[in-house]
Amino acid sequence: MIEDSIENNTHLPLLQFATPKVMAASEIYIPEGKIFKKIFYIKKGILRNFFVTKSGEEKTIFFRWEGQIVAIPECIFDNQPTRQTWQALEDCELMEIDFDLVEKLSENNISLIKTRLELAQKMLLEALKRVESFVLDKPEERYQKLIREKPEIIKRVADKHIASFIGVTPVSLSRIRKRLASQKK
Amino acid sequence: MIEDSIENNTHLPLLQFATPKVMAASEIYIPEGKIFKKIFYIKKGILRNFFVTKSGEEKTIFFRWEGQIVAIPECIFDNQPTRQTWQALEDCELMEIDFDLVEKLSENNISLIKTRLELAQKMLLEALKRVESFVLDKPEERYQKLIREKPEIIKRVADKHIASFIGVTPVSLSRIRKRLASQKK
DNA sequence: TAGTGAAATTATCTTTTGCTAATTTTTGTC
DNA sequence: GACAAAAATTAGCAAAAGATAATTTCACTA
Repeated sequence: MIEDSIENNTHLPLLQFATPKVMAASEIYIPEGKIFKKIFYIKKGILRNFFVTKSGEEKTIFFRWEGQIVAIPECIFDNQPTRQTWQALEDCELMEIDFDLVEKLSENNISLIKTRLELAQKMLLEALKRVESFVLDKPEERYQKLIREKPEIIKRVADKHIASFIGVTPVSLSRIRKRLASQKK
Repeated sequence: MIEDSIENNTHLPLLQFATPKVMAASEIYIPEGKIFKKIFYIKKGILRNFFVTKSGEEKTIFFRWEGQIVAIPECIFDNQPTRQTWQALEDCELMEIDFDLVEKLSENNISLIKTRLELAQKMLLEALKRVESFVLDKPEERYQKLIREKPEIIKRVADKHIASFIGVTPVSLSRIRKRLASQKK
């Protein structure tokens, strides 16, 4: 666990140090500018993180859902304030773990470090796949892949968030959907 | 070191187990389909990795240059054959290290695992920044950021490779360059 | 230095996206 | 179930990107 997220069960021993946290849908969990030195496990619900552009638009970068571990990389790795906002998209149940504690426990616990390494690697693979898709695929293909690979998740999330996730405007995603629907006929 | 790349000097002890490898510009280093279970340190030169699309186009995903450690994530993490090709863009000097050896040395060496974790984290930050830029910026802005942040590197690489790195065609990059040049006047 | 092949630019045309605003649909709440 | 607010769709137009091909520039080598 720890790096940023990704399903993984080998971290469960850490949960004994966790504090439960409940959030209602649409609540802001972590505001921009905070140095958030906790990691959290999502027991239930979906969250998104987004940037606010100069013109005030919210651009969603990631979704995280039940079973995943999340950390804010810039806070955890670099002790920097986050430039992103985290928001619950559904009622959520989280388990928070203080990251300084994780660091301390990792000090001489090789299996914990290995678990962290594994998670970092998984997250890296995920991020690289995403980069790949931006280079290789058109927005339309990215949307189709998303439908294919994460159907349950995208059903639970508003299209406008999906749109920025694949790098287009909501209007453009709507046109993509229309094109795809007409092609099927 | 180990996960995929990124400048880092704490790995240097591992270099005692490394084998030198020299390559001429344009040589293919790692062909698609290979399970490449080595990591390598770049002493000199630049390499790129690319995918070949169904229509035969080469799409460059990454550049790696002197001072960086590289590994093929799908080979190292998942023991899968790589879908990418690695090619030297300049005459290169590499130092190769067998990954099974790294695994063995890591077994009970907490500082080596920590080094691997650090590198994985750095690479993750890099990949996430890239994702961010695809979501937040237009191709033109990605190109400008690249010029700003990696001027020495992009001077050494052909524009057509830069183009796919930022997610556009070479023709489109050429138009972007023209637009930017005319705006400066 | 002349010649060759690759890379970059330009041109033309089509497709897609962005932007803005209007309209329709959906969602949530009283 | 009615109403209000948000989300999604649609429309119209401008800007940017893709595809293809022709032309110019650049780089390497004989």
